[in-house]
Amino acid sequence: MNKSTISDVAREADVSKSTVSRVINDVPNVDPELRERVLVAIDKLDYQPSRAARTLKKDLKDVVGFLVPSISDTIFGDVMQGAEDYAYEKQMGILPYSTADDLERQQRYLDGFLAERVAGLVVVPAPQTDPQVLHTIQAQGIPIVLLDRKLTGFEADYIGSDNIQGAHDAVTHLIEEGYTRIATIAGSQQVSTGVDRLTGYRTAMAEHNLTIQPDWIQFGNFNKQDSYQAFQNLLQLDKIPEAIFIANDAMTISVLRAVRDLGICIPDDLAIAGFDELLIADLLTPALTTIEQAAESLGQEALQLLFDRIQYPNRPTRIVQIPTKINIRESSLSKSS
Amino acid sequence: MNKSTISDVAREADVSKSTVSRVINDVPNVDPELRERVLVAIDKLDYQPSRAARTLKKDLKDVVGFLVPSISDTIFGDVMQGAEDYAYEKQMGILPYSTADDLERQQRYLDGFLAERVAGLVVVPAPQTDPQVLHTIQAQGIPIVLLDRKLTGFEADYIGSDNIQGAHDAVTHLIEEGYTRIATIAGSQQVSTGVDRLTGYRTAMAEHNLTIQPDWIQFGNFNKQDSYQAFQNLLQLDKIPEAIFIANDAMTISVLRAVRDLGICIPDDLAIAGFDELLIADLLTPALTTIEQAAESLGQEALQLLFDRIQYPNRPTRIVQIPTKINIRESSLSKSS
DNA sequence: TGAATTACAGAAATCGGTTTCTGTATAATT
DNA sequence: AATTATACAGAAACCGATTTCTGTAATTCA
Repeated sequence: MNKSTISDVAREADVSKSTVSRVINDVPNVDPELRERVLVAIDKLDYQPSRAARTLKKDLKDVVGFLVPSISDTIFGDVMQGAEDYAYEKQMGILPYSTADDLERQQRYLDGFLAERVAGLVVVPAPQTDPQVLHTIQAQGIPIVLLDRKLTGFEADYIGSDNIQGAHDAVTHLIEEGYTRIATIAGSQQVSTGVDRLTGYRTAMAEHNLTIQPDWIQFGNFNKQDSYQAFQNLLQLDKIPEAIFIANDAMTISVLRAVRDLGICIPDDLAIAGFDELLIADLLTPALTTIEQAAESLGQEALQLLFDRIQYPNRPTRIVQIPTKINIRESSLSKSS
Repeated sequence: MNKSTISDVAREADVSKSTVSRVINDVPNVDPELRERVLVAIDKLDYQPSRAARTLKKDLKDVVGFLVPSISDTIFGDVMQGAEDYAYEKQMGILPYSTADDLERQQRYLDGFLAERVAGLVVVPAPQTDPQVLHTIQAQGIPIVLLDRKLTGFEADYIGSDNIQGAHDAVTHLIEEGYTRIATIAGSQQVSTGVDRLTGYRTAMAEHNLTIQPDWIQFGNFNKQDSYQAFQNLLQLDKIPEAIFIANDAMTISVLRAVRDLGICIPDDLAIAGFDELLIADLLTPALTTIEQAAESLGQEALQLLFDRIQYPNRPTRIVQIPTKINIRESSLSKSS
């Protein structure tokens, strides 16, 4: 059976298309009897107006694009859930997709958004994203909110966790527990989160007059493989660090596996604090100290920023940083305690 | 700046709309010189054809809806990621949304899909879903594939894990480890997964001639709160069970927290096997025995089933059950070992 | 009671594309 | 050289809605 159109309904109710349209859109001044006939016909035919046709005529853009690296990632899954819930509540449409941090894939979805005539975009830009690409979209009057990752050379609203502060908190905590030889497994320096978390580590160390050995900074690039190697590098140092700050969850997991396999004792042999809360971080032995992001809020507030921007296109750009929360658990406590 | 249309491009290139359309759609027999002029104009104006207009005329439905309970849930996040990756690869559009197991929300998204004229749907039906609702959609020629949860009274392709077998495997394993007083924290009986996993528990017990005490079956309804209570109920029994099979990850986490707080020793005081793999199940002490679902495959194969159905609408319905994998770890080993 | 509003329904134009139809210039055929 | 076939571009119709315009009947006002 074929999908029925407004003409089918009109025929069935023996009225004109115009009348059907008026009924659907709650336009006043429609004879109650005709209205009733139309409603019956709609019900009978299971009629649902075509969004394509309506969009075309009304030139409405009631939908926004939402682009994150991965849906299945703990953090971004939560972010997207927060965004979708908010969109649902606000009766706005949202088109959620993932780039897998692949430029080509990102481009295809961006083009799709343009073809869809979205009212705006929330984007976690993939590494190496050309600011010009986003700028072109912006220039067409489509507002963009950057999420999680800043993009130098691109002026736009931004929302993300306060990564510098988060990393700073973690490292400061380690220092306060009495550790001084503190290393870090840093994230990719191609994205701002990687840079900022490393900055947080550096400033915390500097504030306490602790010199950082160059070897203490190893790059795990936010993935398990590189993180494994980074950790091995740390273990091979003449003097093994007393503590490590690890810049995201995936890398932390990689390190914890190595720790288990090598029988390293946490925190006595090595203290650990990781960025990103893990679902059962509290159930590990020892429980893991983490920096927790307000992921769902990030998603929600990203949409808020975007809706605001759509409404007031000329308002000055805003940079919103949401504080992180430190969950202090056994993995980072001092040997004495 | 306003979005440019095909007419703008036509004017800019000094050709007709028809010619522009031909260039866009790679229709042969277009003068190379004109084609070039059109391409230049498209580039200059940042033209992107409107999907709404194209869809309207071509009556194409190149997009499918995908409805799961939650994006942020570990399992469904993976499922959706698998689906999106596959859709991207096949150049199909996918509209992924979450119902939060709420009937009203589910209905709104379903209506949206109809308005969008999707080519098909993959749905994890919310509890209490009226089969009639889905049937009406089917009757309009829109194929539906059920994912994860079967729906009695609704004939459609289905893909899910083999929940009976998975639960059966877990319980059989516990039995083989020498446990006989085996309880279960079952999921909600309003969804087929809850029913099937309980069935798997029952059959495994029966096959080994073990009688199930009625009190051994407690309902955690797939959520943490109920699971907590269910576990308390088990602990209050005159004779505490030796082992528990827990029907999903959320409930398992709840139990593990209680176990930690009460200082119960796993597996000596109580052996545990849980349905659903946790990201760091192997890092727990003791490591947790789990039944792992091939979540990404579920998402991918759901789309495959759907695409197949779209192509061959009259093929007999298929029920696909993907085997689960048991990850045997310390939490379920026998005391002796 | 006749003129001016008002209420309402249908006809027709429109949104931005695609596609069929039509027409003209060029190439191929005899 | 005359005829037919081919290549290609533009005009016009169309998809399914919305909205403006038009027309008629009912109502209000003078």
